[in-house]
Amino acid sequence: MKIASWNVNSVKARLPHLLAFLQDAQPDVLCLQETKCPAKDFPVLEINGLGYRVETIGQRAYNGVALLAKRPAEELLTGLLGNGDDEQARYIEASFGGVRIASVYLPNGNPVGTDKFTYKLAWMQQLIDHTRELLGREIPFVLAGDYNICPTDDDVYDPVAFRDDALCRWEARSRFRALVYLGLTDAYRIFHREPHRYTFWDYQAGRWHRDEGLRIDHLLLSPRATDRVAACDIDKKPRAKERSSDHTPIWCELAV
DNA sequence: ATGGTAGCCTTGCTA
Repeated sequence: MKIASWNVNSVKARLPHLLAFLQDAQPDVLCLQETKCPAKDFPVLEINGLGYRVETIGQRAYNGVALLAKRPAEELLTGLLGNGDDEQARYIEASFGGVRIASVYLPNGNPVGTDKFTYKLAWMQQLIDHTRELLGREIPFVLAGDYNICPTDDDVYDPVAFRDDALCRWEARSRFRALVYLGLTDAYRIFHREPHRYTFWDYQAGRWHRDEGLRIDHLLLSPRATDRVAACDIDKKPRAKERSSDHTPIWCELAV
């Protein structure tokens, strides 16, 4: 079972690239973030045409998450509060053939020292609380998405410049570790130990061409998913295209 | 050298 995650930075602007990725990579489930699109406006027909169903929550201009899958979603959950009442569209979760999969869009949190950073930390605490409940079910699950966290300095092209950025601040890293230390595994780091491997490159200042990026998109696996993971990698091809997202997909393969 | 780009459908905000 192949599970991929991609912050597309507008599903409408990225539709051709999204359709190409589905056709080329053939994930069983694709988790999207930053769709920037209300559910009623989501380009469902084009995606259905490739054999994928869509579950999504969205809002105009900002945020938005989706699950695209070849099989029907079961036991759909929208929002971390469990009733779809979150003020921002950042979390959607469902089961696919016995594996529970979430698309996570964690708040960016910049600038530090504002209510945006406070909101990020509070949101992370909600994710920790929810993950504790999921772990109690003892099922395989994958929390996939844009965490807006560089876990260590190895995940940043310029750790000094980013030391006080919300993506690297110790308060955010500390809560990310608290999440992982509940018993999750960073799938990418099972298979790749080398530093300076990225999933995001800023549009500005030639960051992509200089390979100056950040590793902020992560697949966090439950113990029973970790037992089954056979591969994980970052697919840099979509980021190299014209009019690309500033993020590129990350994927993993779970043995069925 | 305190810049630069992209998306939204704004007159700036978010990233």
